[in-house]
Amino acid sequence: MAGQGLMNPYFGSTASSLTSNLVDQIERYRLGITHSPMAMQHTIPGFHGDFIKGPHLPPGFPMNTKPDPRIKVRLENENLWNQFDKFCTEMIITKLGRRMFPTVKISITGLEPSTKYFVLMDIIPADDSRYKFQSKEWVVAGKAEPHLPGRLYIHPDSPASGAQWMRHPVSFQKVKLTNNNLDQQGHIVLNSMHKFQPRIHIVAANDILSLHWGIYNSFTFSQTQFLAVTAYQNDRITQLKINNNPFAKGFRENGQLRSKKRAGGTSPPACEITSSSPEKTPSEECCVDKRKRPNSVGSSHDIEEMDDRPGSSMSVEKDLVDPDEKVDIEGPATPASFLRPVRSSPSPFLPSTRPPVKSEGIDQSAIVSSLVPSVTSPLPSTDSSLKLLTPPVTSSSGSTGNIPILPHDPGLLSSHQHCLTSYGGPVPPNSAPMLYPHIYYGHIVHPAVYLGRTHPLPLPPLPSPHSTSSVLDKAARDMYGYPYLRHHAPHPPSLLAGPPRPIPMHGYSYALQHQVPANL
DNA sequence: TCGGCTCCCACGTTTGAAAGGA
DNA sequence: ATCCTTTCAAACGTGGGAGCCG
Repeated sequence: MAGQGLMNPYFGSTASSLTSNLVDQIERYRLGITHSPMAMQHTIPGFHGDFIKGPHLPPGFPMNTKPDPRIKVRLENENLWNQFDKFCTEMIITKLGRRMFPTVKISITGLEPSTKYFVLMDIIPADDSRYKFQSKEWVVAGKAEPHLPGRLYIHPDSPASGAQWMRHPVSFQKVKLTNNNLDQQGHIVLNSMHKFQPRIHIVAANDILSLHWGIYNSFTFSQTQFLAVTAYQNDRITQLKINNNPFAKGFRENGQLRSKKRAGGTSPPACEITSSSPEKTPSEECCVDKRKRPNSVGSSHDIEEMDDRPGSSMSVEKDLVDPDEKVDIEGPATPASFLRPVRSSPSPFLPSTRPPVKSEGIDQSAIVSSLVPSVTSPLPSTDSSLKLLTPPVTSSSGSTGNIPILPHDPGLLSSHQHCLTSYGGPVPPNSAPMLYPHIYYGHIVHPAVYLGRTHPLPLPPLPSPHSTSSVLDKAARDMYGYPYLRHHAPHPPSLLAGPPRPIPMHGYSYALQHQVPANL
């Protein structure tokens, strides 16, 4: 086992201090110190991810900030999802975290082969309601509980080149769902008896820090909506899970002997919903020789067939050609490799290189620790490689300070303002409108709107280098609120006027992945 | 009383280490 | 000495059921 210092801070098994520092850095940028990524919504009405040009992309928006319309995403196990969706999919959430089944498994096309991408997933509320299972069906039982700030699950193989992402289907089977608000494992926190919608984001970014000014190509698949439950309500869903999830094999025909034993022979009948053309289950797909491991001879072929089995991940690491690519994929990347500049030619969809930022003197540990409690120590000032990749330091007045509060590119600024004004009214001059941009349905909105205030927050004065902490504290309060829970925001009128898409967006936090990627 | 939640159980799957063979 | 295969056990993931709690 490599020492802690060699573990990839996001994909390794431990949360090292460097991990914390990275998360700290990320949170700083996310909190509005630099502008947020633009997110464009790709709705998936059918088979393929369909790019839809949002009305929120103003004319004159800089070319390199547009999502890449060539990127397509296909839901690989769509048939399985459809089977579940027919009966309203339920996902168990537990205190310690439970995997999703079915898992979100996608194939991606249209990426730049040599460009590095992050593939991310988050789960957002599908609507504003709480549900109950009554008379064998789900009915609305009231208004939704407040949703905690979401967590962004970074696929453990990120970042990888476009060629690698496109080589194999990408599976999010390691994602775990929990109802534990205090979860420190990086699992996605959901409310029970609420409906949720997973989303996939593809971001061209060389490193984790670049994520925050990368362009988010976002995709949703309507059939992947599910209800979070602590115990299955619908027997049909239970049977589908048992029949299709290899881990639940013990509850199939043979395994039900146990149920008979326990229940005195009153075992339920075998699956009554088996599809007429049931999708090949993962266990069936790999039943030839389950003991054959991916690193055995002929593994690349096996992996492809076994990719849907539990425990396997995207298998791009198995047939790498370019040794340089191997660094980022095959082993747990070292922090140095994680942060180092990448030699590959810049993509037209990658943002321009940005000058370094000085982050000394910003005490944000309290802010970050509310999201990632393991964050404790400040970034080592000797880490010059990190500085190379940090975002610009630019204030609205054009002076350089400790905190970049406005986009470096004037074109970006006007675009962001355009987005903001469409919700919160005109941005007063001499204000800091870009301090806390957020994404909402693929729009960037002012946090005042996000937090449900009818008017924008009283805008803070332009932060000076001396008022750094207070501004950041305010950003954290505005974003997450103290106490932690707060009521949901009503949807902005401009959103309600559009096509129905009742998916409230929330601020991101970042999930620390404690699991080592499979097959490593 | 009841719905929701947590904990524990038995069972199947996955995974990595060790042993053995080519 | 190296590589590959096989074996084995621990860890992990699963749904069910009992019991607790508000």
